[in-house]
Amino acid sequence: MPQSRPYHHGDLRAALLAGAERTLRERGSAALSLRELARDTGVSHAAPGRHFKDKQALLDALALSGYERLNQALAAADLPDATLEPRMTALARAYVTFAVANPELLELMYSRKHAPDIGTELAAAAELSLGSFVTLVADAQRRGEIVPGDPETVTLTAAAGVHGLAALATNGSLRPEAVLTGLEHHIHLMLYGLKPR
Amino acid sequence: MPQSRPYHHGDLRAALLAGAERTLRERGSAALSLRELARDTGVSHAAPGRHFKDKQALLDALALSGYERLNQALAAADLPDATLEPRMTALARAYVTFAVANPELLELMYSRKHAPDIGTELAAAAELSLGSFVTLVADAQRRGEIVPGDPETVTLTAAAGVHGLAALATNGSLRPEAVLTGLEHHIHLMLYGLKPR
DNA sequence: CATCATTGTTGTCGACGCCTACATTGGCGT
DNA sequence: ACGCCAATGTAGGCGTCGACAACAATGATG
Repeated sequence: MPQSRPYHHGDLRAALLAGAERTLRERGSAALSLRELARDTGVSHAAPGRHFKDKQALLDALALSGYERLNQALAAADLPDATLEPRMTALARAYVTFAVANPELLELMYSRKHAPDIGTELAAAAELSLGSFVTLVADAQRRGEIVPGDPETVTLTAAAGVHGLAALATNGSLRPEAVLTGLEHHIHLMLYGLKPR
Repeated sequence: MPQSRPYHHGDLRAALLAGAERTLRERGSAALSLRELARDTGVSHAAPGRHFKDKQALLDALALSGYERLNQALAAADLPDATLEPRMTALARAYVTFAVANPELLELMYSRKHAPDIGTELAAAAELSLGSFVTLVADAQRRGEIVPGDPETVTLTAAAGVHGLAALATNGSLRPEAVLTGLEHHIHLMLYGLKPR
C-alpha cells in the first residue's frame, strides 16, 4: 500500500512546516535537515526548494508562525477589563506557558539570525506580542494603577521580567512547573517591587 | 614569509577557541565550520579533532569560557559594601554590557543544546553567575533593604528582570544604548515596583 | 484544446563533520 | 644518551548536506 502519491502533493508547504516543527521540537533547530525533511514528507530532496528558497527561509517561516500562535495565545488570555495584577498575571502565564511548551521554537523566534527582508515581517509580529503588554500598561496608567511615565519604558521593565522568567524556565536554570506555580508571587514582586513598603 | 610553522602548533586549542569566537561574533554560531576554522588557523582539517571531540564540544568550550568571563565581569563590578540599589545597578550594568558586547556568545551560553556531561560543568558556571545576585539579595535581606522570603524566589525575580533586559537589548527589540542609559530607571522600577507608592 | 506557470524529480557540485590510518614530535624512564 | 610512547598533527575517504540546473508532470487559463 505504498499508494503512490499524486504528482502534486496538495499542500506540501504546510506539510513541510509541520514536519519541520516536529523535528525542531524533538531535536532542535540545528538538527533540521531539508533533505531529511523531504524524505520524511515523501517528496524528493529538492521539492522543499519550491516553497522555501533556502533553509533560512524555512526557519523564518517557522518563527513567523510561532509569533502568530504566541500572539493568538496572548490575545486569548488577555483580560481587558481586569485590574492590573490579575491581568498581568494572566498575560504572563500565557507567555510562560507558551515558552515552556515550545522552548526550541521560542529560541528560534528570538534568535538573531533572520534575513533582513523577512526581518521586517518578523519584527512586526514580535512588536505585536509586546503590544499586549503595552496596552495593558497604558490602560493601567489611565486608571492610575501604575506609575506614570513613558509607557514604553514601563512596559519594557514588565516585559523584560516576564521574558526573563520564561527564559530561565526554558533553559534549565529553573524547573518550569516551579515558575508556573510561583507566577503569582513573581508578578506580585514585580508590581510591588523588591523594597519593603 | 609563509614561515612554515613547526609541526606542533604550541597552543592550538587556544588558537582554535580564539578563531571560533571571532567567527561566532562576526557570523554567528551556525556559520562556524571546523574545516574553515582549521584552514584559518593554518592546520589540517582534522587537527581540531585532537582538541575537541566534535563540533558541539567546541561550542561547549566556547560557552564555558563565556561564563568564566561573565562571572569575572560580575565579580569585578560588584560593590559588596554598597546598598541595594547602587549594587544592583552595578551588577545589572555589567551583565547587560557583557550581553551587548557578546550577543552571539550569550545566545550560545543560553542555548539549550549541550552535552549532558559538560552540562554539569556549564550548569555550575551558570549558577555562579546567578550567585552574584543571590548574595546581593541575601545581603540586602540581612539589612532589611528588601522584602523577606525565600531568597531564591526573590533573586529569581531580579535575575529574570536583568536577563530579560539583556535579551531585549541583544535581539534587536531595543536599542542597546537605550537599555544601558535607561538602566538606572529600570532598576529603580524593579526595586520599587510598578505600583505607585 | 493548446499553452504555460507551478510544482515536483533527477542529477550534480562543493563543503562539511567525522572516522581511520599514518607521520612527526617531544618528554620520560632507564 | 637513547629508545619508547603518548600527544599532536596530517592525509584520505565516507556519507550527508544545501544549493543549483535541467527536465517532467500537472492543471489552470485562454
